[in-house]
Amino acid sequence: MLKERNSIGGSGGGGGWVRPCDSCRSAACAVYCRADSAYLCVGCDARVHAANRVALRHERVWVCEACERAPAAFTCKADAAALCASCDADVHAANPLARRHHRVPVHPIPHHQPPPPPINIDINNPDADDIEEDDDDDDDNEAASWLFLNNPPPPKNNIINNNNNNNNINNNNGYVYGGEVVDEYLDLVEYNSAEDQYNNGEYSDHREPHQSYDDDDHVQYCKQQEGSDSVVPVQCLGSGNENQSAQNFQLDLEFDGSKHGYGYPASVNHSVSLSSMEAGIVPETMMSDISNSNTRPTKGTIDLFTGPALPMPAQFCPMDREARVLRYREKRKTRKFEKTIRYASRKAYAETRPRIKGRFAKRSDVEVEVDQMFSTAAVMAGETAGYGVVPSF
DNA sequence: TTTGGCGCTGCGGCCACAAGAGTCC
DNA sequence: TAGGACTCTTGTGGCCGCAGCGCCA
Repeated sequence: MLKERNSIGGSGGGGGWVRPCDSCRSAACAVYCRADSAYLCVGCDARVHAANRVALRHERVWVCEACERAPAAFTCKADAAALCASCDADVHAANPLARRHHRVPVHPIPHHQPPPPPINIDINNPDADDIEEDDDDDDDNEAASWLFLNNPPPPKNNIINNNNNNNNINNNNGYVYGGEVVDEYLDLVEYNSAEDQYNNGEYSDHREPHQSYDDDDHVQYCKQQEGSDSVVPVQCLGSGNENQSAQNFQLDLEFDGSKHGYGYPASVNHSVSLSSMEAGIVPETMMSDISNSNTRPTKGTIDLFTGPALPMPAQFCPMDREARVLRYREKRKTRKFEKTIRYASRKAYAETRPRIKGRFAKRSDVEVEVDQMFSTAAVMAGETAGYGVVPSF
Protein backbone atom coordinates (compact mmCIF):
# COMPACT_ATOMS: atom_id res chain seq x y z
CA MET A 1 0.00 0.00 0.00
CA LEU A 2 1.32 3.35 -0.90
CA LYS A 3 1.18 6.35 1.24
CA GLU A 4 -0.96 9.15 0.07
CA ARG A 5 1.40 11.92 -0.65
CA ASN A 6 0.31 15.44 -1.17
CA SER A 7 3.13 17.37 -2.60
CA ILE A 8 2.97 21.03 -1.93
CA GLY A 9 4.27 23.45 -4.40
CA GLY A 10 6.92 24.94 -2.24
CA SER A 11 9.44 27.11 -3.91
CA GLY A 12 12.14 25.11 -2.31
CA GLY A 13 11.16 22.07 -4.20
CA GLY A 14 10.14 21.11 -7.66
CA GLY A 15 12.70 22.04 -10.15
CA GLY A 16 11.28 19.67 -12.65
CA TRP A 17 12.89 16.45 -11.54
CA VAL A 18 12.26 13.94 -8.84
CA ARG A 19 14.98 11.91 -7.24
CA PRO A 20 14.81 8.40 -8.60
CA CYS A 21 14.93 5.33 -6.46
CA ASP A 22 18.51 4.48 -5.63
CA SER A 23 17.74 0.82 -6.08
CA CYS A 24 15.69 0.40 -9.20
CA ARG A 25 16.50 3.79 -10.71
CA SER A 26 13.18 3.73 -12.46
CA ALA A 27 10.57 4.81 -9.97
CA ALA A 28 10.44 8.00 -8.00
CA CYS A 29 11.75 7.67 -4.49
CA ALA A 30 9.21 7.70 -1.69
CA VAL A 31 11.17 7.02 1.47
CA TYR A 32 14.63 7.78 2.73
CA CYS A 33 16.47 5.13 4.69
CA ARG A 34 18.83 6.76 7.13
CA ALA A 35 20.72 3.58 7.79
CA ASP A 36 21.40 3.01 4.13
CA SER A 37 21.50 6.70 3.23
CA ALA A 38 19.38 5.67 0.33
CA TYR A 39 16.30 6.98 -1.35
CA LEU A 40 13.94 4.19 -2.24
CA CYS A 41 10.65 3.79 -3.98
CA VAL A 42 7.90 2.02 -2.12
CA GLY A 43 8.45 -1.22 -3.91
CA CYS A 44 12.18 -1.33 -3.33
CA ASP A 45 11.71 -0.16 0.22
CA ALA A 46 9.42 -3.05 0.91
CA ARG A 47 11.74 -5.49 -0.79
CA VAL A 48 14.97 -4.25 0.74
CA HIS A 49 13.73 -3.83 4.26
CA ALA A 50 11.89 -7.06 4.34
CA ALA A 51 15.04 -8.96 3.55
CA ASN A 52 16.23 -9.51 7.09
CA ARG A 53 15.75 -8.42 10.67
CA VAL A 54 18.49 -5.85 10.56
CA ALA A 55 17.06 -4.21 7.55
CA LEU A 56 13.69 -4.42 9.17
CA ARG A 57 14.87 -2.03 11.86
CA HIS A 58 16.20 0.59 9.50
CA GLU A 59 14.88 3.97 10.32
CA ARG A 60 13.13 5.48 7.39
CA VAL A 61 11.30 8.73 6.78
CA TRP A 62 9.17 9.92 3.95
CA VAL A 63 10.73 11.99 1.25
CA CYS A 64 9.68 15.64 1.20
CA GLU A 65 6.43 15.89 -0.65
CA ALA A 66 7.23 19.25 -2.13
CA CYS A 67 10.66 18.79 -3.65
CA GLU A 68 10.68 15.00 -3.47
CA ARG A 69 14.41 15.13 -3.19
CA ALA A 70 15.20 15.45 0.48
CA PRO A 71 14.07 13.54 3.54
CA ALA A 72 11.13 15.08 5.30
CA ALA A 73 11.89 16.96 8.48
CA PHE A 74 8.50 18.24 9.53
CA THR A 75 4.94 17.13 9.28
CA CYS A 76 2.48 19.90 8.68
CA LYS A 77 -0.91 18.95 9.99
CA ALA A 78 -2.80 21.55 8.07
CA ASP A 79 -1.16 20.65 4.80
CA ALA A 80 -1.16 17.00 5.65
CA ALA A 81 2.30 16.91 4.25
CA ALA A 82 5.78 15.91 5.22
CA LEU A 83 8.27 18.51 4.20
CA CYS A 84 11.99 18.91 4.32
CA ALA A 85 13.40 21.84 6.29
CA SER A 86 13.89 23.96 3.22
CA CYS A 87 10.45 23.42 1.79
CA ASP A 88 8.89 23.78 5.21
CA ALA A 89 10.49 27.18 5.58
CA ASP A 90 9.44 28.24 2.12
CA VAL A 91 5.89 27.01 2.33
CA HIS A 92 5.14 28.32 5.77
CA ALA A 93 6.72 31.69 5.28
CA ALA A 94 4.43 32.40 2.38
CA ASN A 95 1.60 34.04 4.31
CA PRO A 96 0.31 34.50 7.85
CA LEU A 97 -2.15 31.67 7.48
CA ALA A 98 0.56 29.28 6.49
CA ARG A 99 2.67 30.42 9.40
CA ARG A 100 -0.07 29.29 11.73
CA HIS A 101 0.10 25.74 10.48
CA HIS A 102 0.91 23.31 13.20
CA ARG A 103 4.04 21.40 12.34
CA VAL A 104 5.70 18.63 14.24
CA PRO A 105 9.05 17.00 13.63
CA VAL A 106 8.56 14.10 11.34
CA HIS A 107 8.76 10.73 12.97
CA PRO A 108 10.51 7.86 11.32
CA ILE A 109 8.41 5.15 9.82
CA PRO A 110 8.32 2.52 12.52
CA HIS A 111 9.33 -1.10 12.16
CA HIS A 112 9.04 -2.12 8.60
CA GLN A 113 5.58 -2.68 7.42
CA PRO A 114 4.00 -1.78 4.20
CA PRO A 115 3.67 1.94 4.75
CA PRO A 116 1.76 3.56 6.26
CA PRO A 117 1.74 1.95 9.67
CA PRO A 118 -1.67 0.60 10.50
CA ILE A 119 -3.42 2.11 13.45
CA ASN A 120 -5.03 -0.71 15.32
CA ILE A 121 -8.13 0.47 16.99
CA ASP A 122 -9.42 -1.72 19.71
CA ILE A 123 -12.86 -0.38 20.16
CA ASN A 124 -13.52 -2.22 23.32
CA ASN A 125 -10.27 -1.25 24.85
CA PRO A 126 -9.69 2.44 24.47
CA ASP A 127 -6.70 2.29 26.71
CA ALA A 128 -4.93 -0.19 24.58
CA ASP A 129 -1.38 0.69 23.70
CA ASP A 130 -2.22 0.40 20.08
CA ILE A 131 -4.12 3.63 20.09
CA GLU A 132 -2.21 6.31 21.86
CA GLU A 133 -0.03 6.39 24.87
CA ASP A 134 0.02 10.08 25.49
CA ASP A 135 -0.78 13.36 23.93
CA ASP A 136 2.27 13.36 21.75
CA ASP A 137 1.34 10.12 20.20
CA ASP A 138 -2.12 11.42 19.87
CA ASP A 139 -0.83 14.34 17.87
CA ASP A 140 1.38 12.12 15.84
CA ASN A 141 -1.43 9.85 14.98
CA GLU A 142 -3.57 12.75 14.08
CA ALA A 143 -0.87 14.01 11.81
CA ALA A 144 -0.46 10.56 10.45
CA SER A 145 -4.12 10.40 9.73
CA TRP A 146 -3.71 13.39 7.53
CA LEU A 147 -0.49 12.33 6.07
CA PHE A 148 -1.43 8.76 5.53
CA LEU A 149 -4.84 9.04 4.09
CA ASN A 150 -4.97 5.37 3.58
CA ASN A 151 -5.52 5.02 7.24
CA PRO A 152 -8.69 5.66 9.04
CA PRO A 153 -8.40 8.71 11.18
CA PRO A 154 -7.57 8.05 14.77
CA PRO A 155 -10.40 8.00 17.21
CA LYS A 156 -9.62 11.45 18.50
CA ASN A 157 -10.84 13.13 15.40
CA ASN A 158 -13.44 10.70 14.51
CA ILE A 159 -15.40 10.46 17.64
CA ILE A 160 -18.08 12.29 19.40
CA ASN A 161 -19.19 12.04 22.90
CA ASN A 162 -22.40 10.24 23.33
CA ASN A 163 -23.28 12.34 26.28
CA ASN A 164 -22.98 15.51 24.31
CA ASN A 165 -25.33 14.16 21.73
CA ASN A 166 -23.61 16.08 19.00
CA ASN A 167 -24.46 15.01 15.54
CA ASN A 168 -21.91 15.46 12.81
CA ILE A 169 -19.80 17.64 15.04
CA ASN A 170 -16.70 16.28 16.55
CA ASN A 171 -14.84 17.49 19.54
CA ASN A 172 -12.30 19.39 17.55
CA ASN A 173 -14.77 21.43 15.62
CA GLY A 174 -13.71 19.63 12.53
CA TYR A 175 -16.03 19.13 9.66
CA VAL A 176 -17.25 15.71 8.91
CA TYR A 177 -16.44 14.88 5.37
CA GLY A 178 -17.76 11.58 4.18
CA GLY A 179 -16.72 9.85 7.32
CA GLU A 180 -13.46 11.68 7.46
CA VAL A 181 -12.99 14.89 9.30
CA VAL A 182 -11.74 18.10 7.83
CA ASP A 183 -9.72 19.90 10.38
CA GLU A 184 -10.63 23.40 11.28
CA TYR A 185 -7.14 24.52 10.54
CA LEU A 186 -7.45 23.47 6.98
CA ASP A 187 -7.86 26.29 4.58
CA LEU A 188 -9.35 26.10 1.16
CA VAL A 189 -6.35 24.33 -0.22
CA GLU A 190 -6.60 21.45 2.13
CA TYR A 191 -10.28 21.24 1.72
CA ASN A 192 -9.98 20.99 -1.97
CA SER A 193 -7.20 18.57 -1.63
CA ALA A 194 -9.41 16.32 0.32
CA GLU A 195 -12.10 16.73 -2.22
CA ASP A 196 -9.76 15.90 -4.99
CA GLN A 197 -8.62 12.88 -3.15
CA TYR A 198 -12.13 11.73 -3.02
CA ASN A 199 -12.74 12.57 -6.59
CA ASN A 200 -9.67 10.72 -7.58
CA GLY A 201 -10.54 7.79 -5.49
CA GLU A 202 -7.50 8.33 -3.35
CA TYR A 203 -9.53 7.40 -0.38
CA SER A 204 -10.43 4.19 -2.01
CA ASP A 205 -8.30 2.04 0.16
CA HIS A 206 -7.80 4.25 3.13
CA ARG A 207 -8.56 1.33 5.34
CA GLU A 208 -6.03 -1.23 6.07
CA PRO A 209 -6.87 -4.67 4.83
CA HIS A 210 -7.74 -5.84 8.26
CA GLN A 211 -9.88 -2.81 8.72
CA SER A 212 -11.61 -2.81 5.42
CA TYR A 213 -15.10 -3.99 5.84
CA ASP A 214 -18.23 -4.51 3.94
CA ASP A 215 -21.67 -3.55 5.08
CA ASP A 216 -21.90 -6.41 7.49
CA ASP A 217 -18.60 -5.52 8.96
CA HIS A 218 -19.72 -1.99 9.25
CA VAL A 219 -22.76 -2.99 11.20
CA GLN A 220 -20.52 -4.98 13.45
CA TYR A 221 -18.21 -2.03 13.70
CA CYS A 222 -21.03 0.28 14.60
CA LYS A 223 -22.36 -2.11 17.13
CA GLN A 224 -19.00 -2.29 18.70
CA GLN A 225 -18.83 1.43 18.73
CA GLU A 226 -22.22 1.80 20.19
CA GLY A 227 -21.38 -0.71 22.78
CA SER A 228 -18.57 1.47 23.87
CA ASP A 229 -19.36 3.80 26.68
CA SER A 230 -17.05 6.57 25.83
CA VAL A 231 -16.74 7.11 22.20
CA VAL A 232 -18.77 6.72 19.11
CA PRO A 233 -17.36 7.11 15.65
CA VAL A 234 -18.87 9.64 13.36
CA GLN A 235 -20.04 6.94 11.05
CA CYS A 236 -22.23 5.61 13.79
CA LEU A 237 -23.91 8.76 14.91
CA GLY A 238 -26.93 8.52 17.05
CA SER A 239 -26.89 5.45 19.12
CA GLY A 240 -29.61 3.11 18.14
CA ASN A 241 -30.07 4.82 14.82
CA GLU A 242 -28.98 2.15 12.49
CA ASN A 243 -30.40 3.90 9.50
CA GLN A 244 -28.35 6.94 10.17
CA SER A 245 -25.32 4.81 10.59
CA ALA A 246 -26.01 2.97 7.42
CA GLN A 247 -26.55 6.18 5.57
CA ASN A 248 -23.36 7.64 6.83
CA PHE A 249 -21.51 4.58 5.85
CA GLN A 250 -23.17 4.54 2.52
CA LEU A 251 -22.13 8.13 2.13
CA ASP A 252 -18.59 7.10 2.78
CA LEU A 253 -18.82 4.45 0.17
CA GLU A 254 -20.40 6.74 -2.31
CA PHE A 255 -17.49 9.07 -2.00
CA ASP A 256 -15.31 6.21 -2.81
CA GLY A 257 -16.54 5.77 -6.30
CA SER A 258 -13.60 3.67 -7.24
CA LYS A 259 -14.88 0.88 -5.12
CA HIS A 260 -17.95 0.76 -7.21
CA GLY A 261 -16.00 0.69 -10.35
CA TYR A 262 -17.58 3.93 -11.49
CA GLY A 263 -15.87 5.96 -14.08
CA TYR A 264 -16.53 8.88 -11.83
CA PRO A 265 -17.07 8.87 -8.15
CA ALA A 266 -20.21 10.28 -6.78
CA SER A 267 -19.81 13.97 -7.16
CA VAL A 268 -20.55 16.24 -4.30
CA ASN A 269 -21.43 19.82 -4.74
CA HIS A 270 -19.34 21.88 -2.38
CA SER A 271 -20.28 25.48 -2.22
CA VAL A 272 -17.24 27.61 -1.77
CA SER A 273 -17.51 31.32 -1.92
CA LEU A 274 -14.96 32.66 -4.30
CA SER A 275 -16.27 36.12 -4.68
CA SER A 276 -12.96 37.74 -4.01
CA MET A 277 -11.01 35.57 -6.35
CA GLU A 278 -10.05 36.15 -9.87
CA ALA A 279 -12.24 34.37 -12.28
CA GLY A 280 -11.07 32.06 -14.94
CA ILE A 281 -13.32 31.64 -17.90
CA VAL A 282 -14.04 28.27 -19.34
CA PRO A 283 -14.91 28.36 -22.99
CA GLU A 284 -18.51 27.51 -23.46
CA THR A 285 -17.57 24.91 -25.98
CA MET A 286 -16.22 22.88 -23.13
CA MET A 287 -19.46 22.82 -21.32
CA SER A 288 -21.00 20.14 -23.41
CA ASP A 289 -18.05 17.96 -22.63
CA ILE A 290 -18.37 18.65 -18.96
CA SER A 291 -22.04 18.03 -18.95
CA ASN A 292 -21.79 14.88 -20.91
CA SER A 293 -18.92 13.42 -19.05
CA ASN A 294 -20.05 14.05 -15.55
CA THR A 295 -23.60 13.29 -14.80
CA ARG A 296 -24.39 15.07 -11.63
CA PRO A 297 -26.90 14.25 -9.02
CA THR A 298 -29.27 16.87 -7.82
CA LYS A 299 -27.48 19.88 -6.44
CA GLY A 300 -26.38 19.42 -2.89
CA THR A 301 -27.36 15.83 -2.77
CA ILE A 302 -25.69 12.52 -3.00
CA ASP A 303 -27.45 9.74 -4.66
CA LEU A 304 -27.53 7.30 -1.83
CA PHE A 305 -30.46 5.11 -2.48
CA THR A 306 -30.86 4.63 -6.18
CA GLY A 307 -29.85 1.23 -7.30
CA PRO A 308 -28.28 -1.59 -5.44
CA ALA A 309 -24.79 -1.36 -4.14
CA LEU A 310 -22.37 -2.60 -6.70
CA PRO A 311 -19.80 -5.20 -5.86
CA MET A 312 -16.57 -3.62 -4.85
CA PRO A 313 -13.11 -5.00 -5.33
CA ALA A 314 -11.39 -5.04 -2.02
CA GLN A 315 -8.00 -4.07 -3.35
CA PHE A 316 -6.49 -2.48 -6.37
CA CYS A 317 -3.38 -3.81 -7.87
CA PRO A 318 -0.31 -1.71 -7.18
CA MET A 319 -0.07 -0.62 -10.78
CA ASP A 320 -3.60 0.59 -10.76
CA ARG A 321 -3.07 2.55 -7.63
CA GLU A 322 0.17 3.97 -8.87
CA ALA A 323 -1.53 5.13 -12.00
CA ARG A 324 -4.23 6.70 -9.94
CA VAL A 325 -1.71 8.48 -7.79
CA LEU A 326 0.05 9.80 -10.84
CA ARG A 327 -3.23 10.92 -12.28
CA TYR A 328 -4.05 12.66 -9.06
CA ARG A 329 -0.73 14.42 -9.00
CA GLU A 330 -1.20 15.63 -12.53
CA LYS A 331 -4.61 16.93 -11.69
CA ARG A 332 -3.29 18.61 -8.59
CA LYS A 333 -0.64 20.39 -10.58
CA THR A 334 -3.20 21.85 -12.91
CA ARG A 335 -5.71 22.59 -10.22
CA LYS A 336 -6.95 26.13 -10.11
CA PHE A 337 -8.77 27.81 -7.28
CA GLU A 338 -10.01 30.74 -9.24
CA LYS A 339 -13.69 31.08 -9.75
CA THR A 340 -14.52 29.35 -12.96
CA ILE A 341 -16.94 31.04 -15.29
CA ARG A 342 -18.75 28.27 -17.02
CA TYR A 343 -20.86 30.42 -19.22
CA ALA A 344 -19.19 33.59 -20.40
CA SER A 345 -22.38 34.63 -22.15
CA ARG A 346 -24.26 34.52 -18.89
CA LYS A 347 -21.57 36.51 -17.21
CA ALA A 348 -21.72 39.16 -19.90
CA TYR A 349 -25.46 39.28 -19.67
CA ALA A 350 -25.41 39.51 -15.90
CA GLU A 351 -23.01 42.41 -16.06
CA THR A 352 -25.29 44.36 -18.35
CA ARG A 353 -28.43 43.49 -16.47
CA PRO A 354 -30.11 46.29 -14.54
CA ARG A 355 -29.86 46.08 -10.78
CA ILE A 356 -31.53 47.49 -7.75
CA LYS A 357 -29.28 47.37 -4.71
CA GLY A 358 -27.24 44.68 -6.28
CA ARG A 359 -30.18 42.51 -7.09
CA PHE A 360 -31.23 41.82 -10.60
CA ALA A 361 -34.17 43.96 -11.53
CA LYS A 362 -36.85 43.49 -14.10
CA ARG A 363 -36.21 45.22 -17.31
CA SER A 364 -38.66 47.90 -18.20
CA ASP A 365 -40.58 47.66 -21.42
CA VAL A 366 -38.60 50.55 -22.82
CA GLU A 367 -35.34 48.77 -22.14
CA VAL A 368 -36.65 45.60 -23.72
CA GLU A 369 -37.72 47.49 -26.81
CA VAL A 370 -34.36 49.21 -27.03
CA ASP A 371 -32.62 45.89 -26.74
CA GLN A 372 -34.80 44.42 -29.42
CA MET A 373 -34.07 47.35 -31.66
CA PHE A 374 -30.37 46.96 -31.13
CA SER A 375 -30.48 43.24 -31.64
CA THR A 376 -32.52 43.64 -34.79
CA ALA A 377 -30.10 46.22 -36.06
CA ALA A 378 -27.24 43.93 -35.27
CA VAL A 379 -28.83 41.07 -37.14
CA MET A 380 -29.53 43.31 -40.07
CA ALA A 381 -25.96 44.51 -40.06
CA GLY A 382 -24.75 40.96 -39.86
CA GLU A 383 -26.90 39.93 -42.80
CA THR A 384 -25.74 42.82 -44.89
CA ALA A 385 -22.22 41.94 -44.01
CA GLY A 386 -22.80 38.39 -45.06
CA TYR A 387 -22.97 36.86 -41.61
CA GLY A 388 -26.01 34.85 -40.78
CA VAL A 389 -25.08 33.88 -37.27
CA VAL A 390 -25.23 36.13 -34.27
CA PRO A 391 -22.09 35.41 -32.30
CA SER A 392 -22.46 34.53 -28.70
CA PHE A 393 -20.32 36.15 -26.07
C1' DT B 1 -12.10 40.66 35.33
C1' DT B 2 -16.39 41.29 33.10
C1' DT B 3 -19.54 43.66 30.10
C1' DG B 4 -21.29 46.47 26.46
C1' DG B 5 -20.48 49.18 22.34
C1' DC B 6 -18.25 49.87 18.04
C1' DG B 7 -15.85 48.87 13.76
C1' DC B 8 -14.13 45.59 10.56
C1' DT B 9 -14.29 41.36 7.82
C1' DG B 10 -16.24 37.56 5.47
C1' DC B 11 -20.00 34.77 3.96
C1' DG B 12 -24.56 33.62 2.19
C1' DG B 13 -28.91 34.98 0.21
C1' DC B 14 -31.53 37.51 -2.97
C1' DC B 15 -32.95 39.09 -7.46
C1' DA B 16 -34.26 38.41 -13.16
C1' DC B 17 -33.58 36.01 -17.05
C1' DA B 18 -30.95 33.77 -20.94
C1' DA B 19 -29.46 29.42 -22.00
C1' DG B 20 -28.82 24.63 -21.17
C1' DA B 21 -31.02 20.24 -20.20
C1' DG B 22 -34.69 17.19 -20.24
C1' DT B 23 -39.26 15.50 -21.73
C1' DC B 24 -43.03 14.75 -24.76
C1' DC B 25 -45.22 14.22 -29.13
C1' DT C 1 -35.21 8.25 -35.63
C1' DA C 2 -35.14 13.22 -36.08
C1' DG C 3 -36.78 17.42 -34.76
C1' DG C 4 -39.85 20.91 -32.87
C1' DA C 5 -42.32 22.61 -28.82
C1' DC C 6 -42.50 22.98 -24.16
C1' DT C 7 -41.05 22.95 -19.27
C1' DC C 8 -37.68 22.88 -15.76
C1' DT C 9 -33.10 23.93 -14.00
C1' DT C 10 -28.82 26.35 -13.87
C1' DG C 11 -25.70 30.12 -13.61
C1' DT C 12 -24.47 34.87 -13.45
C1' DG C 13 -22.85 39.67 -10.38
C1' DG C 14 -23.51 43.27 -6.89
C1' DC C 15 -25.52 44.62 -2.70
C1' DC C 16 -27.30 43.83 1.93
C1' DG C 17 -27.85 41.54 6.32
C1' DC C 18 -25.85 38.93 9.64
C1' DA C 19 -22.40 36.56 12.45
C1' DG C 20 -17.93 36.44 14.23
C1' DC C 21 -14.01 38.67 15.90
C1' DG C 22 -10.99 42.13 17.94
C1' DC C 23 -10.44 46.37 20.32
C1' DC C 24 -11.52 49.75 23.77
C1' DA C 25 -13.75 52.03 27.63
